[in-house]
Amino acid sequence: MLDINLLRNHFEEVEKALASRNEEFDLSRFHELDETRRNLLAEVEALKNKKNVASREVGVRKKNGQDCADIFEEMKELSAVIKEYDAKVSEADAALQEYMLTLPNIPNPTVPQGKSDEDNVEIRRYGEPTAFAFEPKAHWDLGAALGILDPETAAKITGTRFHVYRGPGARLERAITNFFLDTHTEKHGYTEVFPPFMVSRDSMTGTGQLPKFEEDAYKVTGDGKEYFLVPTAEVPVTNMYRNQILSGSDLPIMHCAYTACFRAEAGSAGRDTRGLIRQHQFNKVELVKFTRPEQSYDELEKLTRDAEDVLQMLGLPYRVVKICMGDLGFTAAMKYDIEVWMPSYGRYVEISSCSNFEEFQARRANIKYRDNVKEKARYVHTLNGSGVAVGRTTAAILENFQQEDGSVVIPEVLRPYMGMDVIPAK
RNA sequence: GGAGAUGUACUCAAGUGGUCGUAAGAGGUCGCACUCGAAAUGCGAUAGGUCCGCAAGGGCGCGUGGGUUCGACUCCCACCAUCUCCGCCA
Repeated sequence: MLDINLLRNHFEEVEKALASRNEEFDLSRFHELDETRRNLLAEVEALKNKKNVASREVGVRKKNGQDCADIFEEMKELSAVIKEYDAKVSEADAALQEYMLTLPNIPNPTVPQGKSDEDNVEIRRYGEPTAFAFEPKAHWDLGAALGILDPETAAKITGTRFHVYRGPGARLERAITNFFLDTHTEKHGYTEVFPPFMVSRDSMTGTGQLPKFEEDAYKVTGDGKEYFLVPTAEVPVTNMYRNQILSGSDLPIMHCAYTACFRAEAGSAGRDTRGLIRQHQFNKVELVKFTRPEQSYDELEKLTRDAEDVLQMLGLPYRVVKICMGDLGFTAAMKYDIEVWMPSYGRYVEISSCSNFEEFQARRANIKYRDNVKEKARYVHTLNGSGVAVGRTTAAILENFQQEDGSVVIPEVLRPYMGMDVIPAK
């Protein structure tokens, strides 16, 4: 959510800053909604003041044993009017609030101009695209040949865009997950949390998935309650601190978390239909930080490096791109994508997104900090990034480390977790 | 599933229908004394959400939402959360 005072006092700048975003929103309604609310508020507050003054008078008169009938008469009427006004105010309040939730974040000035992902700017590369002395297979063909990836059975028990992993495939997914978590906790200093996979509507709103992207989320009901399956651990982990004032000495707070992630992928019909790249349910280890505003861009660099590090340790070639205006998500002020080399696609494929949301989520979720109780609390900056997507890592390992005979060599660092050096061909 | 209790500022906590929520008290924070230094102790000081307003000032805020009343932290109802006991299941 944007700072409402920024819109009031620097409307043109905001308008300009949001102009190159590839999002639909309507700034023109702001002034009307804001003024309606403020005018109503001024009126009702004047009435309430009158009521409070009269109430105090009653207290005084009662003490002196005086009669209050005239005040009661007058107040009875006034109370009814106030009640009407209150209803109007909360209506205007809700309208403004709802509207504010539809406005995207203001991009950082250093975000490159551009319309689509084709305009993202490559920052650096690690390794070279894997060269093969034979015709490499796609991971879905490899997975089928090795008997470790089974989308057909998943389709039978659930539907499309799901996978059953079998034997070494299941083990590989689990090995990668544990390797990521261990590395981020032991080497990079994150504190692991294991949150619920279902969250409330408030949590989804706090991180910005709602109200705009409801069609992308899975809703679960039962016991008369409504929950959402987490689309990313960002949601439960960021909301751990919702409505809290953190102590400045605790910052930066750094968490890593494994969750399954659930996405409806509405609007992606026909894309990436084969393999592990685009699933309704996938595994991910997420990195989440809460920082002081002045630290957040340094912390974004570090977070991105932490995500890159696990790919380096695995020996996977990747590149880092800086996301341009048109491709920046609704909530991010700046974002880097890490893209792993995927031989079957013949290009780099996103495996991590690392974003600084600045105050945008903190404002929605009401997360503040201060160093001393005497200080006014300020919004923290929130950041997160995949560290990294597990399913896509499985795909990348299968493809990049496949051998001519159809076997797959397990990266050194995973072997302790895998209990084997190579997934043998059948 | 049954019975009961609790929910007030960063934390603990007093307050049971009226003019005290910049809310008693305490922790906390800061200063001074004591001390080689620290702890402990004593004395003193200090701050405390949010919205409207240029300001003066005002509104709201006692888990959330309703209701009763001229007036609600205080009474009633619903919901949420936490705790205790019983039952049930591992």
